[in-house]
Amino acid sequence: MPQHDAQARLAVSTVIFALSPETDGDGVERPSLRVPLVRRLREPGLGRWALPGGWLPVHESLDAAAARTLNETTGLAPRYLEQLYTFGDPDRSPGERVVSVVYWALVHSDEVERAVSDENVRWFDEDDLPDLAFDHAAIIEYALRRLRTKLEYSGIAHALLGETFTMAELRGVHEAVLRKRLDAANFRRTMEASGTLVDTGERLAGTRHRPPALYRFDPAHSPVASPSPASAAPQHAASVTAPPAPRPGTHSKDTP
Amino acid sequence: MPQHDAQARLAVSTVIFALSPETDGDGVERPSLRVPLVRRLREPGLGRWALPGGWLPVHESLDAAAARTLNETTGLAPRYLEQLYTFGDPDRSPGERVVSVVYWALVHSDEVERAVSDENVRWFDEDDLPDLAFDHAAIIEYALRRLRTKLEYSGIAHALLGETFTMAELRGVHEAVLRKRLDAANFRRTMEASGTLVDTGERLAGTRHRPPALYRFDPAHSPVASPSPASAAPQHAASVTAPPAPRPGTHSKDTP
DNA sequence: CCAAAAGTGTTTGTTTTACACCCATGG
DNA sequence: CCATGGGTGTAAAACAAACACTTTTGG
Repeated sequence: MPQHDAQARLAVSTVIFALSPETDGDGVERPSLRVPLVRRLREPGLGRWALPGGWLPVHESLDAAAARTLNETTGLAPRYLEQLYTFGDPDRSPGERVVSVVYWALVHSDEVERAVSDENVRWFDEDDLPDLAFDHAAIIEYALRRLRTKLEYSGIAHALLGETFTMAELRGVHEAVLRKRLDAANFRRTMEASGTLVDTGERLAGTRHRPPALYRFDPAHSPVASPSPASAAPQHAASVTAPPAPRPGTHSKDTP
Repeated sequence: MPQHDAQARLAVSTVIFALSPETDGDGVERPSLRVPLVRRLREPGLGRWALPGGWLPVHESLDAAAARTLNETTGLAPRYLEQLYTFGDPDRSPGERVVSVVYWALVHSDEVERAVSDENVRWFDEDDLPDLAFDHAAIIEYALRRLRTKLEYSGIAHALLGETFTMAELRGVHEAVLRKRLDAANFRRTMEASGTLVDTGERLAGTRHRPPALYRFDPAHSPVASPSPASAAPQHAASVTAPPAPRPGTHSKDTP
């Protein structure tokens, strides 16, 4: 198998979204979206923040590489993982041609406390991003667009919450992502009609008002409108086969 | 700039869609979708049909590489070109790890007659595809899904027609792609409301019935619902900066 | 009993769908 | 003058948005 002329190098990166921990214990505060970034430890772009990622190993699938680097960076398993776009402008990385297959992921807010965060890995608020290396600012902007668009026709919001959640919490996610207030009554009806929610029968106690019902996401009715029964190639999958184990090990890789 | 361990090779391929020439001179027959394929001239997959494409040159952008290989294969310039997905399963190509960035394109039926077609390049009907190399059958199926989905919320159908077209021709494209009959009256209204069509004032003579108006696509109002004014990274562009010149030269490259 | 959010009902306006019907042309 | 699609009108149904109102808890 001949290895011909000079080739571009292949990297895999992921835009990871999670909800900020509620500032108020009552869940009243509107949460906001956060993204973990790693500090670059070498040139080019030394010291600036970048998306977690790494070079693609020869024997690893793209999806697996995305899930792995995500786990190595944050210590989390993605609840949702989907390929976003492949960025390959010849000059997006100075010195060397790098093509990046970029994924986007949603992780549970439950587990975010468990997430890695040190000098070289930090979570940034969606609208308070630092100076970013390469074209990563544009990539995050694009991922945000995709998240917002997809939220409106697909029930992925639950992937940002825990196992069970109240209707208000789910609405809070939509409001935070879409950056607009939603009518509680109509939102409830829309969600109930979608068939993706199951009432657990339990309700959340300890509020200073009527206790809300707790729902669970129904994986059976998830992608809802998949036209073909035997689906085609890319499994724009929700729940991903989790990586080996949340082990915050060799994080902060350097890759455009 | 260190070139480390073994890497995957990067290819760019394109699923090209065009309409079959009308069998009836009156435009009554429903057209169907066709895809050009190239015969593989070497192993792996020798003799089988595959998507046009080639290895990514180090200094060429992904978009440019897609447009170029498209032109080299068919002799056409794409009217619409958009990145589809990146396929990179470790075993999708026997022997060597190949990652393919796949694009999809629409070309004018006007120019299809000008298209290359010989022993090693042939156009196949959407539902009469031959035995395909690698995972290309799944890729085409996925591209079809994308085309169908995108047609319903975006006015790209005109990219399959000529400069001017009648409302019935445009509807014919939609019907051919979506594989279902559409109400002529409602279709007309939806299209007129979209604001993407301009009445040329001329009408098509020579039919055995009332002469229909000829429309032109209005590039000003094309992508319509782009939320952000200064758009983010990937320009899911319509009309593409055409490659140098339609020169049917070195076609039929070999790439997964 | 009061505040505060959960949850239900109702009204109104818009969009989608189905289909009836007139119009203009070639034969 | 008739067959054939081009083009317009319209009523019913489905959907979306706005908002009033009742319910259930903690304090």
